[in-house]
Amino acid sequence: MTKIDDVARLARVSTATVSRALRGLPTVSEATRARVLAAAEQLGYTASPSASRLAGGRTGAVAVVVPQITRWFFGTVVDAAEETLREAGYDLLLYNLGDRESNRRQLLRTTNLHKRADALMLVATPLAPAEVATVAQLRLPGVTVSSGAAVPGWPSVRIDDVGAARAATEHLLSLGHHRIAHLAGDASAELSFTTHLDRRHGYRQALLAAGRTPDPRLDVEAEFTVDGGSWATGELLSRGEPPTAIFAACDEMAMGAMSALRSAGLRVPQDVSVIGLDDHDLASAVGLTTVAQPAASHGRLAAGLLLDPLENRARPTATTSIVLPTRLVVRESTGPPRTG
Amino acid sequence: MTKIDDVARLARVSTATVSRALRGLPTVSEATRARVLAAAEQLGYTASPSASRLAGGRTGAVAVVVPQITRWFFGTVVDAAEETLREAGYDLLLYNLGDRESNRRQLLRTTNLHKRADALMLVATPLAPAEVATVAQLRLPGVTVSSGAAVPGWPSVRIDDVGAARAATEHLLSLGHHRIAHLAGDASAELSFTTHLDRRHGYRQALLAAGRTPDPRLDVEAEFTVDGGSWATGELLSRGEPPTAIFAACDEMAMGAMSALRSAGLRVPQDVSVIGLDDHDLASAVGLTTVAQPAASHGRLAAGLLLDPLENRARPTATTSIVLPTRLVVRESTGPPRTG
DNA sequence: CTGAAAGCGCTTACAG
DNA sequence: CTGAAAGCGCTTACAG
Repeated sequence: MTKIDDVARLARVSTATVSRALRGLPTVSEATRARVLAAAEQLGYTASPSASRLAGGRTGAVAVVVPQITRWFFGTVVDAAEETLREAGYDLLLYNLGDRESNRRQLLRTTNLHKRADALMLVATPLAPAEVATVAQLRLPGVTVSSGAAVPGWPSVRIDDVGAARAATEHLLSLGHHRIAHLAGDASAELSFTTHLDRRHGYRQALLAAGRTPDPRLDVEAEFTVDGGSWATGELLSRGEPPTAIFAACDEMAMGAMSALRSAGLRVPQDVSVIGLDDHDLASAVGLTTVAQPAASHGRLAAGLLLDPLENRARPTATTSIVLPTRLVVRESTGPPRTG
Repeated sequence: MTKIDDVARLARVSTATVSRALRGLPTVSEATRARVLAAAEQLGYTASPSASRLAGGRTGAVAVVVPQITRWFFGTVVDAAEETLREAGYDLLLYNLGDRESNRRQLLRTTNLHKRADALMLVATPLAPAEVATVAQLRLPGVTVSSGAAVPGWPSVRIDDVGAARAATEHLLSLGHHRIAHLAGDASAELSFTTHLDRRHGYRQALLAAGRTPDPRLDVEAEFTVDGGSWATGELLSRGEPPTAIFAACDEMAMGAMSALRSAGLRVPQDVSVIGLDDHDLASAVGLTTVAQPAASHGRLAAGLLLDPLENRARPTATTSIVLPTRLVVRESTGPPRTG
């Protein structure tokens, strides 16, 4: 294993100088730096992250926490974040909590994250009040991505969930629908997670603004998944007269809804219109109308927000809250209600 | 930051004993171990991975390399691997190469993986011969998941790609199809990657066994994605008389094909049958017939194969090659060809 | 079964 | 601008 002494010997300088030159510190002459870089290159040397960290430097890793990497939004966020971080020379430690509370508690309680990573990205991961304090005590740069919970001092990246849901509902209203159902994200994700609440809120806002009273029988809660969406649709149909349109809290639920409707012998959009929220990779393939949110941008920007303090650029603060735009994408799953 | 000295002081033993007790070494009396565990628990102590690694221990991390985390198979493998690894106390370092050769080369060349992780999982990541040597020199436990390239001494987890492709094609033949097209995975992934070649091979085998000659005009190469599938289908349709059935190398391509066919005014399966390979989360929602492969099992088993040597259990060898079963799942996207 | 001491490979004051 | 030396928090022979 090549170590710093090897480079120092080859470049005829001390290890301290090698360390400085390689990290780009300004206190090294250009001639020396060139010699050190050449030696390191020749030997294929990279500093051991463990030794760096221990000596007071950096681990060179960023921890990213997601509920479930298989869900479209989270996979896309991680994909983009990884690219940004890797290009900047950072490793990505993935914590995939499987949507389970106990996993999150354990991660925060027993895994000393500050011993493993230089920064922390929480994606759609709500925290209990005590955990917010724990995380703040880590004194690591952090960022939240579409997490209801704001961590004091951390910047955030998200969309306007209320507005996006309102836009989806307004699209259905503008087509002439009156009986509009909502498949809401699961509230079993309690704590300060607000995405599902915000989206329901937007749905209700739009209805009320149009002079309609939200009907609780048209509002079903389920998991943010294909199965959740198809289950919720079955539930909806079992409650009697079906809606003429459905707004699902995410595209995966919407696709589950489309599938359940077809199985029930209902045509989309002739009998029931369906709109989602995401613009999933497959949305266009299945002709799903949706409100698009830029998932990759979430990941890229959040990673950038972490890189700023790590690279000693401006340190973003909690006031650095990036709200990304959403956009209605009309495809074939929505249309006017059947007349008569 | 709680360190080993704090625990040692509280438990009234040396740091050496704390280290031994916490790692479960046998040379510690039960009474002492209990005292140490209690002290560590009370202080919320976890050993610093950096210090452990440097002192000759483990990093506590496993590196997982995938082409693209957003693709269903890879996301699902990582999801399952992460769970297995986390339960065993290991972190997961994610390297998402974005399908780009240069990224892989750089990862293997400049990132001293053995300084970062205790083990390495290569998912569908083909290596150049020189890279196989590099990776073997790391002297880390490793495993390959559906990577054509076998690394000497490493176990592997995969399916029988040839057999799975044959099963898909045979299903179409048994329905009475003669003009069966294949959307092949992209060969721009050169090197020793063989998945796309194996699947095409299985397709041809089945045709030949049925006494049919594969028609090169019915064989189109494209990316393993929705867009790849829809592009390839457009290409196919532009070549004249359309096929009556399509076998796509993966479900994402198959879904792209279904979408392109519909856009072209062709009905699935009345005009053209479509079968994929995967059993993607959304396959059942879109009624896609497919040959299912157990992606989560790949991840779980591969992680287990890494854990064996890490936990000083039996060390698997290259001869430990796990071939997982596949299974035809018939849904609504396949049917007999139109007669006349 | 337990402890004192050396050492892992870096970075960081401190001097010059 | 550069170097000698201490020290980061662990684990591992070595002794007992």
